[in-house]
Amino acid sequence: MATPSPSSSLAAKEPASGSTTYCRKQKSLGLLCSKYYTASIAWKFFLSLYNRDGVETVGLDDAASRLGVERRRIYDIVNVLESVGVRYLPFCVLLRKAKNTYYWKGLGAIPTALEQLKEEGFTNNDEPIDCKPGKVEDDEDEIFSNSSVSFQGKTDPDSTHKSLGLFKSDNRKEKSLGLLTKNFLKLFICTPSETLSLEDAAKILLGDARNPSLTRTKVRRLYDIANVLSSMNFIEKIHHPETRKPAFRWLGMKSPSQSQSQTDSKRGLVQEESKKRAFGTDLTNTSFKRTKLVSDVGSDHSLKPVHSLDQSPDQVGCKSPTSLVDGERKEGKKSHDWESLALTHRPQYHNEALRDLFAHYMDAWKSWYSEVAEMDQIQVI
DNA sequence: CTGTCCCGCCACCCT
DNA sequence: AGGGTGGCGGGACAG
Repeated sequence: MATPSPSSSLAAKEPASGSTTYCRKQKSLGLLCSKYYTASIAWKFFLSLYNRDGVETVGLDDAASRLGVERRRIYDIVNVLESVGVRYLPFCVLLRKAKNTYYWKGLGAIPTALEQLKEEGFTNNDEPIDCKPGKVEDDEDEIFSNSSVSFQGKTDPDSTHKSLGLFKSDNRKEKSLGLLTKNFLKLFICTPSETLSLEDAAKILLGDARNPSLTRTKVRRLYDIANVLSSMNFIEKIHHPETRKPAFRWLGMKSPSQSQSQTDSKRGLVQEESKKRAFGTDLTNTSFKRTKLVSDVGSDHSLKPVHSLDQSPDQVGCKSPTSLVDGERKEGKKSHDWESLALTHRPQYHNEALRDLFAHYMDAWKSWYSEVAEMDQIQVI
């Protein structure tokens, strides 16, 4: 498999030196920066590392060390990716091979998997398309309801929960991030509502809209999932024009150029420009309190970007990878000259690790973009 | 105050 | 029994 160069690997996160009790203020700037590369974006580097020709397996320890995140975070990524798709051949993205090891099957199975999920949602029939060879899970045993009542635009969480035949969540296994991902996808695929707030989604998925504590926990998990799905272009963050409440809108497997061409203004939807802890922005916009706290202790200037600490990347014409790619996507430019784009907009990080990181991020996007474009062509045919 | 999500404890599961 | 998995919720931080 393609092996990233050592310099491209993120430094493995280390515990606070000489301290048994956790204290963020004692973290070095370097450690703090690496912290920002955790769960919400780790999957992107995961893709950049593994979504390549010739990659057949994924080792959890290997992934954790290369991404510079804890093993625990890799489980989250794996669980979501494993469920975006069907956990048996050939409709899977990731398939457990053995302890610590997964088969990497690629993103090509996603359209089929979504179709099947849609079918399940409408028929409440979770019988897999093909559950014979390679089947490793028994999801069909976990069907919450076999009611044949199809979704009819209900907004009541309980009835929506039942009508979609969502997987029940009674025991540990059934509360998995994977099943939650599937059910979350179902909500978008099988209901008329194009947008959905995570709180509403949590209530529906819980089937119990009256427990604030459970809902809050479920919302936390949905954030984990939504981060992955939105970055994969399945959904996008928006704000409701009236309530300003955050929500997510389903994009499906649209190509980058298609995803934004829809009439946002007609719908009155306000697309969210993610500013929080986003790759590139958080790293370079070091005006955050967290960073200031640390820089007070003793800043490592080699990690600073060229621009002012109090300026966001965009303010100084230094687009984050996210805003760069999103911007191009919004303009519907399908034929990217990635190399020139990268040269033109590349942030001028002083820190070599950050440059490498950016390069990896661009690679991941190239790969993902071309894959989506290919699938589009296939669908057109 | 709400929204977001980092973080790691620890229960459960599998070998 | 011991290590791998991953549910879970406290709490930090941004807006």
